[in-house]
Amino acid sequence: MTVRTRFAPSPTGMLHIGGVRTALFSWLYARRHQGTFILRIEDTDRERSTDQAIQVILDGMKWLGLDADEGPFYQTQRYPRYREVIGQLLESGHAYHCYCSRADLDEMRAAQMARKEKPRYDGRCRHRTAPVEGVTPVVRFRNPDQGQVVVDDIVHGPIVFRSEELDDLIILRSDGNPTYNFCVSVDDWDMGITHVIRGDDHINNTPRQINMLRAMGATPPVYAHLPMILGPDGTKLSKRHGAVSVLEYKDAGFLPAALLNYLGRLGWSHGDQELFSLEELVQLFDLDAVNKSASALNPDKLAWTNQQHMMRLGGSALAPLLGEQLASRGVQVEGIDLAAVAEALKERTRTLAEMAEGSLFFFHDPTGYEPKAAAKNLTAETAPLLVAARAVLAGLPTPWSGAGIDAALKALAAELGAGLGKVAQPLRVAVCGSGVSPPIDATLAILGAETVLRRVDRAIAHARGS
RNA sequence: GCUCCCAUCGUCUAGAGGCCCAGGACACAGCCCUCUCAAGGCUGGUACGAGGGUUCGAAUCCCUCUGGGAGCGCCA
Repeated sequence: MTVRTRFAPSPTGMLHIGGVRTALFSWLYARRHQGTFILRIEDTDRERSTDQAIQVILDGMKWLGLDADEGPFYQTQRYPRYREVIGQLLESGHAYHCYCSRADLDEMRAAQMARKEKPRYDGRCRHRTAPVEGVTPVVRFRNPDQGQVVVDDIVHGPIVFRSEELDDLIILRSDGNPTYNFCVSVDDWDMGITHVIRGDDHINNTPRQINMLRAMGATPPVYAHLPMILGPDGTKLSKRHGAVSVLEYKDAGFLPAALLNYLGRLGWSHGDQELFSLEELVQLFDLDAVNKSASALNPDKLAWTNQQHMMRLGGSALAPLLGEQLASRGVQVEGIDLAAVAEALKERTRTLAEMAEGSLFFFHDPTGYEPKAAAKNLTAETAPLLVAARAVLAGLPTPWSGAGIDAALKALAAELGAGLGKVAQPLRVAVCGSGVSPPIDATLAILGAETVLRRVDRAIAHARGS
């Protein structure tokens, strides 16, 4: 039997990192077993579903490379099929019309709560034979009232529910729209899903779905319920946490492989290994190594993971991504080798956004000098140093090479009986405006002779004037 | 309230009875390297929720409690 998994988000809110983790595990499991991964949009809630949310799901999955083999399917396009199955269920006696008003139901629930019972439909319309005048009924699924349902969950092991705990849920609203648990069951069946991999907030829905599946004559799939992902403070994910659109992680400069690596390590592990390429994830992932307990997001570790992935990429692979970040900041990058910039910065910044911020001085002359750095490095005392360095640099053949710069500066330092830092730091401030940059040789080489000499001249003037 | 799920460092986790007075990673502190910042290396502190069992032996098995979470809708 070939594995078929699905990711079935409802477009009522933005696809966030928790949803992505669920999608990732389904996708990985399918890929790992040469199976099929299906994308299904559960949009039966017409009130709250939005096109924008659908677009984020599609764009997000595409950005991350979680490609679907089938779909996207939309539940709103499958209504004829749902009605057909409801007809069959009605026919076979597994479903019935219910005429209870919302007021009746509210009253019933209130009474049950008052008696400290679990609120549930009491089945009062189960044996009704005649319709109620002027009332459009809903359709309810007739749940078995004997025995038990065992959910044989891959990550949790067997979970037992007594049938009495389950009531007769509504499967067709009076407005003609079918409901969630029913649609899921029909879809999983029709789409031949073999493994339902989803958040463990669905554990309680599972026995109902199994019962419906059986009533329809289908064999229930295997279930694997994943632990929840919580915000950094250990509470439920919210907008202020990480429940923001996954595309915001793209804008923030995270690499898809890094985000997936980080998310893959939430609730799953492979010994002590922290860093995985996507290929390794596909190769090593398995459901039996999935945890049961919820895990909190750790932004620092995500950033660290991203940096590690950036460091494993070459500057040329990073260059276009850095280019996008710079473009969104309106930075002109002409005349500068972006690959060299990325290479120089990749082990100094944790995200592409940080890389873009840290690279700004490459693209325009400093508009001012960081006061503390200038006070130490652009002074009357260091001015002669800068003059000497300028002279040495001006004598170098163009285009400059990092090795040539390094040798020249070291020679100068030796001549002055000082360490390289003595010359490098004033130069650094002169050229970057601050005391932090990649190694001086690489920095100057990327900037090029013309720019460097111009900036050094300005800095000398500043140093003398201060 | 009822049902279900969960429980190892601050966080992510390793651990499937002796290899664990608990290992790795992020973060933190110190040191080394060093032209700054990083990266890298080394060192350090902090955890088996509690109580009962079972066993020669328990983080690992069982029970109770406690704590956290989810579900109980004509939401998904």
